[in-house]
Amino acid sequence: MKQPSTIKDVAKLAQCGVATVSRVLNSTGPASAETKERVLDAVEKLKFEFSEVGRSLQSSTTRTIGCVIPSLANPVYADAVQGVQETFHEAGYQTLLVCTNYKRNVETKAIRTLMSKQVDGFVLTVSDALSSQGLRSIQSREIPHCLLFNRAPSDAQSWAVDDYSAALRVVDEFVSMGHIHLGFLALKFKTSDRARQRYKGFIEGCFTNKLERPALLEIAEDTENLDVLLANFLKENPSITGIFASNDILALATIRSLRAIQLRVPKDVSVVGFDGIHVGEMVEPSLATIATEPRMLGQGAAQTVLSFINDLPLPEQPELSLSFSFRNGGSLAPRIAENLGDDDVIAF
Amino acid sequence: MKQPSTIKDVAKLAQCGVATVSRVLNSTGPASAETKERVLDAVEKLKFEFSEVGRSLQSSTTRTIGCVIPSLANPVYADAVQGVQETFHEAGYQTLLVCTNYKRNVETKAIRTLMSKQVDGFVLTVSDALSSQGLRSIQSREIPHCLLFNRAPSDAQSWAVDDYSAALRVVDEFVSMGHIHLGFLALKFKTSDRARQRYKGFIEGCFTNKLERPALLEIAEDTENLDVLLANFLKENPSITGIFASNDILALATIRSLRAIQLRVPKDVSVVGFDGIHVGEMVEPSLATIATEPRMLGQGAAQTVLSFINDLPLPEQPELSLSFSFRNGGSLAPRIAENLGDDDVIAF
DNA sequence: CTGAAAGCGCTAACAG
DNA sequence: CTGTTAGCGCTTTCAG
Repeated sequence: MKQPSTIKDVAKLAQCGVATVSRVLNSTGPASAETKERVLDAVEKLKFEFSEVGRSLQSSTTRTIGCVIPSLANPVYADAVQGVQETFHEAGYQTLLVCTNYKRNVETKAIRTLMSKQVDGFVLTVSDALSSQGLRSIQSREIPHCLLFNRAPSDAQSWAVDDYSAALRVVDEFVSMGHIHLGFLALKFKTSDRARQRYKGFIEGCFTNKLERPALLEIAEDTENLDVLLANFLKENPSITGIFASNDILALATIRSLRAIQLRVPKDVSVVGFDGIHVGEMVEPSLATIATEPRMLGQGAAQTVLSFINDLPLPEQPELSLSFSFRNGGSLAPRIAENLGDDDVIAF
Repeated sequence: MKQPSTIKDVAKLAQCGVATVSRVLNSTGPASAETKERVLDAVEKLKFEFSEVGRSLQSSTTRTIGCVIPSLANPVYADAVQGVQETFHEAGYQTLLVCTNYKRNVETKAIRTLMSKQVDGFVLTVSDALSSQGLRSIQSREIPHCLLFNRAPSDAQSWAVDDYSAALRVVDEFVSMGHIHLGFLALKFKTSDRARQRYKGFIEGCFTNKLERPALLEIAEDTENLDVLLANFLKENPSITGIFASNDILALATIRSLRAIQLRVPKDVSVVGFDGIHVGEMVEPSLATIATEPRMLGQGAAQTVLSFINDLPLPEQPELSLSFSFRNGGSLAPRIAENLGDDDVIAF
């Protein structure tokens, strides 16, 4: 690996001091036409480029942003990162990306590492905004940052979806379809404060609508046998006719598992997801879900961080109530009252 | 933004020289128990962490890798990046990510920037490996690198799919279903050497099978009116019964557009994609496609770069012929000979 | 207009 | 065992 040339090499070749080279190249001071000429020539010959490392050391700024998210396997985050990355790129910042795979210790360590790399700011989706050690250390160092998807714990900025209200909305949709016994499916709550909010809203919605408390099925990130788990879950809660999954990926997996155990969607069980990933519109039946705009959120979070860095007014955020919309789909259908005594007559 | 404490601060507090601090913290030299104690205490008190910038300057190594890919909107790349990121992360390297959105100038500039940030290596998917200026400058600086998806231009390493052979295979599948007039759909070729290889293989396959030369429809990255373009394309080539799209996203879009113009898939037109993204298995009809393993390719490319860096033997690559498999799906069906004189009788 | 020199945070060589 | 110092590449005074 060849050593790139340094400002010294240029100075030597151009027969001048390093300060002059710096001045010329940065147009940060005077220089006679001839000197300029010689410097530029030398730069050309040596294919010189400034080392950002040297610069960073002296300016204590890196033009690099740390971006921490759970995973790129979920298109929600992939889209969001796309937005984050492109916004920073346009502003001349590079993005250092870490996927935590929903592991808190990875999250904490990654943030430490990024801080020691002196990133100028952070955009992050943490497992739990209230308890994130990483987030706390960012805050104590007062590094510009913005949460993404996590609702802010008062002191921080964030671009996020109103998970709670969205979940209320989901209940309403179920109710309007005649469902009265619902289930909630999520990854183990410790991995995501969003899922927890959605559950909270869901419970509250059920309560308001005088439904029974929704049954809860929590699964691990690496669950393979969702079929079995779902079968048991439905055996224990036989009256459930609607399942709310805390994200679309889970919802899609649920639909497949339901089919695997001979249940029809939406005839036997309706399913509603969360996120509004594109795929949901292409499957059959299409997925009823809460539609969100991850890319836009990513751009917003990035803009917020840029504003902090440049000491500008923070960008306008769309109202929280507009952070989601309900997207109807074939996976949600009217409940068939097969458990009300008239039995299967209506169902078939 | 608070200034983090430096090794000097620690030295002062611990009443010793900076070298001692360095030695203790890096276990890179002797130190009496007491000194160690004092240093560790000071570190604790100041919450000291090494600045990687200072380290990088002195070691001319950054433990940072540049990763350049077209876009995260395509799950193929998202998955691949996930693999790249996780592999490097496990090895203690961070990943600097740039999405080019298929723009060559962005690609070139991004690579320059990453080089000036002194990344220790590169994993990249370039628009065209043979002509990429960025790739050339990486090579001339002899920075460890590995291509991803691009086939290597002899001198470079790469983890990629055998696009050409895969396309041959697609022709075979079409032929076995009785199709004799095919079309090829791709983004403008200048954006991707992979698409070009697929087209080449497709033409060759058609030739070998004594089919007519496939008709070509090239579209822009930002095409909105695929419906119209497809309608015209099929009007100009009315005998086409099978379309090979150069990637799954395009294939899915094609299917939707086909429906929009009242054509049934696969009854009127069969469609085959490329990549094997997960979604393809969930849509209806499921997408016939070339299945690949982007995550694994990403991991492989990352391992290759790590091997270069650590001067280890390069990792084994699976045989090129195993780089893909054909995945059957409902979007590919036997051709109905409606143009052979018996007209629509058979078709309905 | 230009160059010498200090200093950003760190490591490694060299004295003590 | 420990401290001093030079130097990594750059910018920025400060003299000339």
